[in-house]
Amino acid sequence: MTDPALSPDPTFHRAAGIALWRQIADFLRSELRAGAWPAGTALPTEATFAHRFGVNRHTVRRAVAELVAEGLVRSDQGRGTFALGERLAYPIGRRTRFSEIVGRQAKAPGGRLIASGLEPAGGWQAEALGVVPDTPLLCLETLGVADNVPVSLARSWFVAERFPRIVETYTETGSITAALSRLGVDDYLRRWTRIRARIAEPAECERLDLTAGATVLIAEALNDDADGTPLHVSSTRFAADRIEIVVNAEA
Amino acid sequence: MTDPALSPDPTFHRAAGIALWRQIADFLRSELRAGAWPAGTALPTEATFAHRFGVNRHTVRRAVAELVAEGLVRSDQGRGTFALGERLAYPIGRRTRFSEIVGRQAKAPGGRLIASGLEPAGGWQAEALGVVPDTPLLCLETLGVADNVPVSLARSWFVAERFPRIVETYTETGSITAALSRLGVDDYLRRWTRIRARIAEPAECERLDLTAGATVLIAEALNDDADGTPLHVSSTRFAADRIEIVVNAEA
DNA sequence: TAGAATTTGTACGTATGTATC
DNA sequence: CGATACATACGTACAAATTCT
Repeated sequence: MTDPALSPDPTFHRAAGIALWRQIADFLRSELRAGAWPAGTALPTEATFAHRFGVNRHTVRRAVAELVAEGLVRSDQGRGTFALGERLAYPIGRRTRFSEIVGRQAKAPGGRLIASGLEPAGGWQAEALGVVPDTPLLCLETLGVADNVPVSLARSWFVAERFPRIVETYTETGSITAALSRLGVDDYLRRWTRIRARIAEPAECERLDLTAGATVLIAEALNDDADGTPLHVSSTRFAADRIEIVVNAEA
Repeated sequence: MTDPALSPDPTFHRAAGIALWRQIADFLRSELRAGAWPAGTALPTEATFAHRFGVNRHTVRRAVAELVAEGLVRSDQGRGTFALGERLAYPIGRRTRFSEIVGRQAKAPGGRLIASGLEPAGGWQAEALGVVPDTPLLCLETLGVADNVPVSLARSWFVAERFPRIVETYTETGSITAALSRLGVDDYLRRWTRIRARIAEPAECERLDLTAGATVLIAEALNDDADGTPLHVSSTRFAADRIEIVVNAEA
């Protein structure tokens, strides 16, 4: 029943205007960095911490929520709270393709179609694709998986008139690159990528198997063909505690 | 005293296994997107929402915390909760420089030295700079400001032996580019950038004027000179609700 | 300028729900 | 099925920051 914390249990008081939960979060963060709980191992329970630190369980919960949000730990209802490890690299360049990317670091990368549909181009999609607003677009929502862990949730939009069979072709091939290739597009390049970050919405948490409060990196991108004609736009949400985006200079 | 919500107050019940606070967050998110509260305007108080929705104030707080984390609103103790607006673009390319960047969209960009010191190269800094671990590095911590709003908090590391006077020169010029230029480096290029995201730590919240629970985008980068010799590495934290990173392809 | 009112932040307590072991 | 552990939701009280009087 001894636990692997490196330091003796400290006591916390509301001193110097620092909230108790912050002091506790700071303490746990430094313990995690010092290796008190290696990746994958379980931290003591909330109740245990509450007792050892002499605070209410809610105060511990607030501190743990902070660490979840920082991507250091993950909480699973009914199981416990677990330390997380390093992130996978997701390189972005002119020739970014999901399948080739994660494939070098993880086994069994793959895409799964979650939903698809026809929707009118709105706002930035129309502008990026160079079509008038409300032009019919085919939208594919796909889940990227590496080593059986979901890492990305992407929405891709194509001009329906140009790629009327993109959904069926994606379903058959399981890859945007392969689908486009079969539809006569041998090569495409990424024109630009916009990267944002925010906390995951509930629907994203479910798909990406994230706990509430986790962060998503959002990459919106425009891809065009060799002639510079816009091909498709996409908005990909990554689990920020599993992925980092890498931008390499290309000579 | 009428408020500008577009929809009538809904009532929430713990149905279909969806937590009350999630339903409330979903509702407020859609109202925000529909323009119920334009950027800069105040939302009704927590107590008001609690009364109107027929729930406890803490339940409203949990929902609002979610929106804060998503970068949609910001809460200020003693003042209220305010809707946020669009993000500034921060382009990344071979020739990324802070001063030129924000300058095109916002007035009065500038850098301020917050701290500096000598520290041994550790881990990724040593690897990136191509020096042995524990090589003495000079570290500058700087705050990037646009329109009097802090947008970035950067740490830059230089090999101390090569740039012994980088701190003084930065203090005089207020810019890394200008300081390097005065030290004989006319040009430098960005070799790579790694982008992560997580919730801001307390110290970052204070510097970047963020509320607890806000998200930071973290860009770690290596810059080298025309010969390909590593010049300096940096780790920049951006307020994710004020900035988006843009990666443009360069022909 | 002092103080009251307002509004968000912290911390506690209690009870119950839900998922896992 | 029971025990464990995290999740939700209520209540209460006070602290801290801001704004109004």
